[in-house]
Amino acid sequence: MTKNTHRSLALVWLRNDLRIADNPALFHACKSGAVVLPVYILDEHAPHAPGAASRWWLHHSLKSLSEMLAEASAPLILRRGPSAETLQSLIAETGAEAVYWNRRYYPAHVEADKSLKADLVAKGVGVHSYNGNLLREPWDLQTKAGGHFKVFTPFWRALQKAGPARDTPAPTIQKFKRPKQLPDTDALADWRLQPTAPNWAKEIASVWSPGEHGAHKRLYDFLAGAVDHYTDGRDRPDQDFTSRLSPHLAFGEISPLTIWRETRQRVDAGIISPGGAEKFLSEIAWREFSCNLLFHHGDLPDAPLRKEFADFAWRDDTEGLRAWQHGLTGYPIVDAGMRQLWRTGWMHNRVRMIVASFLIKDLLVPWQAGQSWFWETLVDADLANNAASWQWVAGCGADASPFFRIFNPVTQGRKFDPDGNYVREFVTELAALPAKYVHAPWEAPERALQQAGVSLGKTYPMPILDHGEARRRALDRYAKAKAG
DNA sequence: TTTTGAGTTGTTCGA
DNA sequence: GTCGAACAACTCAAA
Repeated sequence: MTKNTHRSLALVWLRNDLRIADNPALFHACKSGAVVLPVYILDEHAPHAPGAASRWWLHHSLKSLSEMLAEASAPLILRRGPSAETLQSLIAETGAEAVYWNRRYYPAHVEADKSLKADLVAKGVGVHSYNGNLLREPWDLQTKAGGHFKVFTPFWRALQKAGPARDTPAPTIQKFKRPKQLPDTDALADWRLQPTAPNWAKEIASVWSPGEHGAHKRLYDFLAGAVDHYTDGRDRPDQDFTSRLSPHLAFGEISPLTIWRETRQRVDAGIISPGGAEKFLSEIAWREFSCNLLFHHGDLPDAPLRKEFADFAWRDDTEGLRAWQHGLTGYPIVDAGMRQLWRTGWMHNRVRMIVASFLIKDLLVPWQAGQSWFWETLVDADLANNAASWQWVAGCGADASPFFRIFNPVTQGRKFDPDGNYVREFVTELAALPAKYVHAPWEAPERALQQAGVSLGKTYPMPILDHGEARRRALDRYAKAKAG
């Protein structure tokens, strides 16, 4: 193609920031006066490329983004291949004079972006990067001693005190200057991000609306009601008091600054109560905290932060892992969670802790195996959150739950799903069982089981292990690990 | 430098 | 049924 000679051309390299609103890279590229060309590059062979559920989401998010850009008369160029090389060749093709992006924080990404920037600058291409994805970047908040925070509460206090790095969101561009000639773009369908045979994403599609509009609707709906019940309600998987913004945040369809401001504005206006709102924002801060940890510990997804766990005697239990993955452990709350994940691409936070505790401490399977499964099946899979959270449950992370804190799946079920409705929704075999027995069907009298059409070991598994014994075994191994 | 207080989300046991 | 202690000390952050 011929180069855009009249006006300089700027590429905006979109990554985990698939939005138009409050997108500093996109805004500043437009503001520079250049003709702007947004581009997304799918690098399927990069480490930590999106898992299956994320690929489904990505498809719809890109579709939504390209429609929104089209409304503002901007294209979205899609390319597939190794990120840096693909971007470089697009620059060569188009004669772009500048590239804009929002920064990433995983050390491998930081390095990649840094070396790409050096290459481009050496060729005379301008590179402009921004903070679009965090309230405060990892180097922005420090302890008084100058280090990074390793405990959440002081981090959260520092973040509250400092506030977001930017006062106002980047303005949304309503009308783009369209390049006279466009470079080739892949067809989204050719990327085959969606499952076909079988199409396992039907239920996922029925509960989620990927894209910027869906993200804002989630936020507004949440702030219009559930947020006032968030402090306690967030622990109830049978109810709907969480924001469900996680996948939207993972793909950058909404910025944390937007969430922060919209929430705070409603508190200041007296529309919502400060209690639930602060608790909600503290969860947004956990996302930042995890991102900080990953920035400072590039091996967070691979190796335990606390070194006494390096030689922990994990079990190699293929069968146990399989039962866990498929929701066939015989512990209803665990199975419900794993099936919710499989069916909807998401799991309630309380249940994530329960299933993770079960895999790590009852089955003694390494936390990395759980991390991998979540990476593949979660629509909100995020490298930092996933790694930090699995390490947190395992007791080997920063500010982690102590290892001896081992969730009892029956106690947790009865406490947080008191009527058993969450279990019944996802473990349909137990749908007719009374609340009294639904979290521990093996305790039910034979008559009750018969009436509910449950035959343990046939229609629903017997527990694959005894929690009491498993707990003692875990504590014993932990004691040995510590003794070194 | 040393001291001090604090640290997301639990469970079990025995008095 | 309820309550405190044990689980395990350790690391972090600030004064």
